[in-house]
Amino acid sequence: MTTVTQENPTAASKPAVAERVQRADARRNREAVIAAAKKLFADEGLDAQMPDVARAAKVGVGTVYRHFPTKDDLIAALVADRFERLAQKARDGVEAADGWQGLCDFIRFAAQIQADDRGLCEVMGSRPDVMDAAARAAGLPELCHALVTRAQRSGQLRKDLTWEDIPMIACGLGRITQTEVGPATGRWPRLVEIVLDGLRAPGSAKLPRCL
Amino acid sequence: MTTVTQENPTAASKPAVAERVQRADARRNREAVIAAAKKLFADEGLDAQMPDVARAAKVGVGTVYRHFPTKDDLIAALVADRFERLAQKARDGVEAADGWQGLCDFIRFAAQIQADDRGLCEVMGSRPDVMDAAARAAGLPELCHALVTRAQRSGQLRKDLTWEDIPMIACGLGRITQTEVGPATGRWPRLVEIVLDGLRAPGSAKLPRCL
DNA sequence: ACTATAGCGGAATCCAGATTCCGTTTCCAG
DNA sequence: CTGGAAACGGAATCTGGATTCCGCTATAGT
Repeated sequence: MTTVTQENPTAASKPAVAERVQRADARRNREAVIAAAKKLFADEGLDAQMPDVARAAKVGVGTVYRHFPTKDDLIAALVADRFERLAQKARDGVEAADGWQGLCDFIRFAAQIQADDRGLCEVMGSRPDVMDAAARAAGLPELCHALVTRAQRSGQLRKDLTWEDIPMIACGLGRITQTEVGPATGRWPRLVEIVLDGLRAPGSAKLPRCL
Repeated sequence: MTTVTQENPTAASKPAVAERVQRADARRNREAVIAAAKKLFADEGLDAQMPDVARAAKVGVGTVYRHFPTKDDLIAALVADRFERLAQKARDGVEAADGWQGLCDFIRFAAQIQADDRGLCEVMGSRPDVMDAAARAAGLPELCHALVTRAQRSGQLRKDLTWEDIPMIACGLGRITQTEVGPATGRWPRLVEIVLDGLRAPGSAKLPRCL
């Protein structure tokens, strides 16, 4: 959670635990900014402009900056949110009755979530650091590991796949969801299914060793 | 018309029509710029800076701009070159003894060429227009069509694949070659093979209809 | 209701890069 | 060997955006 303002506003107001009680309008504005940013970045990608975010939130630029010191901070907050959603889906998958289905659904979801958010997609593609941090924070590595293990145990996932392949696949799929090149437009769901087919056991090709 | 400066290269050198015969040093510099740009954009991606290109080419910024009025023009020239190479590979594939292998090799090549050139990769990912134009100019649509048809005739490629899926796949694969996210780093060749496996006939999943 | 402040708005500032301009240098036809 | 056009170099300019600043306004404790 990218900090908000600081601590001890008026310091020891008076009761006792009355820590960081944000002023009502401040909290309201912060929400407005997040909501506006979420939409703008999803629609226009990472180079949506701060002044536009402010306008969309019916707020002054200064306000945006008081809540998020930097454009990157704002983006990070948004990304964290998306990854949380992603992690939730992963948890669902791990608990699914059918391990293979759980994995498939997760992968489809990862593609879809990127198809719906150009900003997220761009972060995935060009900000390894941000993305990596967010993924780790959401506990995705462990979750992916669990998904893979279960799917393999069910016998439907090729044995030579490792959990590290999952984030890689998710990234790769994210790209095409945004690709609007003439003939390729709108057919990303097909690639998703092709990949899933390629993941089925036993896998006719031997995956190249790695690392 | 992002055209370059072409026309009548050496054509009609001396007699009457001696149109625009470029001065020797001019031609030399142009080559230097192209070479420098090729390397810089490949290494640093699309936001390599023009002044740096100039420096790398041992030339002044002005010179770069005389040859390429715009950064975009320079990029377009570079992209055209790469697509030419790609088209060549596609032709090889069409003539390969084994249709399936021809297709596989082409796809592997497409991934590799992007792995080696960050700039190209970024164009693929964020400049549909530029890329589309270049692809069309290189005759890739037809070539992809031929590749798919031959591979299917050989019986090894799933029947529900269409040529439009090829550029899409190439784009998708391009992305991961650049992804340096912790766990996913350096394992892109694995995704390539997974996809190829997914392309094998008969394809257990039914690809979603499209358009 | 009153005042000390947290918060606000948004014009002004800063910056990084692309692109322009023009005096100087180099090529080459005569 | 010369003159003039073609090319050069690179400092100066322009531009689009992020970020800062500061006087003003609304909130909340008394």
